[in-house]
Amino acid sequence: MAVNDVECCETFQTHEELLKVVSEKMPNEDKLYDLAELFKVFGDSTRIRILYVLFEAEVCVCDLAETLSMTQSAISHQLKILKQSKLVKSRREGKSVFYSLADGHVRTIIAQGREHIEEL
Amino acid sequence: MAVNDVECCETFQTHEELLKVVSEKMPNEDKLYDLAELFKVFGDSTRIRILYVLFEAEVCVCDLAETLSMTQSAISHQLKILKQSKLVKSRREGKSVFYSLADGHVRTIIAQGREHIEEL
DNA sequence: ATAACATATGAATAAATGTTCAAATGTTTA
DNA sequence: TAAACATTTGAACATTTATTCATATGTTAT
Repeated sequence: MAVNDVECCETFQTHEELLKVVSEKMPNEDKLYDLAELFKVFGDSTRIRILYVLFEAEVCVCDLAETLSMTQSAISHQLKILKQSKLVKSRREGKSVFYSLADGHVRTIIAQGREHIEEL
Repeated sequence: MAVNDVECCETFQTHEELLKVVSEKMPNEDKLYDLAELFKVFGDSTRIRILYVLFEAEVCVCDLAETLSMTQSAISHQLKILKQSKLVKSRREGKSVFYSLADGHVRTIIAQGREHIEEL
């Protein structure tokens, strides 16, 4: 049994190799945190509904509020989160602010999620 | 101004059309909830780290605990969540329980997430 | 400048979530 | 059967989070 091996589950397996491969491919702590933060953004049905609206059109905050039957404040708070994670972008036009999707990953990620839950 | 149009942002736009298209393409409430629940699972760095280990090998609970330097109870709780959402599957072999990825969506979804955060 | 509209923000509250600890369950070996 | 090992589970605690309410900021028209 090699020096770095660890007793575990009585299997006395060589963990050296696993630990090495995992530590090579595992993103660093900051990146893992960012990744989790990104998926947290998708982990709320209000934000997903907002994204589904933006799949169809560029809309202003009060249109979103009306379409989703929620207060303008609640929508605005969620849009801020979506914007911080670069999933949506905004553009001011007079008194209104129009929001739209920032890039294509949004569609891909949600599509993969749907595929997964529909396969069950 | 058509009957169903709504005053919003003083734009007096035809919301009929948007509402119609959105309601056609928006998943129903249950599916939206499931979708959000799925992404919530990805929204925790401990679970993402578990998935990264499972990218490399089928491992037992105490291997995971050791590799990630966490208690086996914490790992077990998270594995339960991953299993409930069908992202991982398990197999008992003697006293140990081995976990592995359940399907390919896990890799795709995480890959898309990484692409997104690395593009910024 | 003032009023009206659209959006953003901060504080507060209620609900959800991850980890720890202790104890229970399931499996193998003596 | 009893003891040892691997995993699961439930309750408790601290932290995070989504919405609401009130208010502030920014823009346009009078």
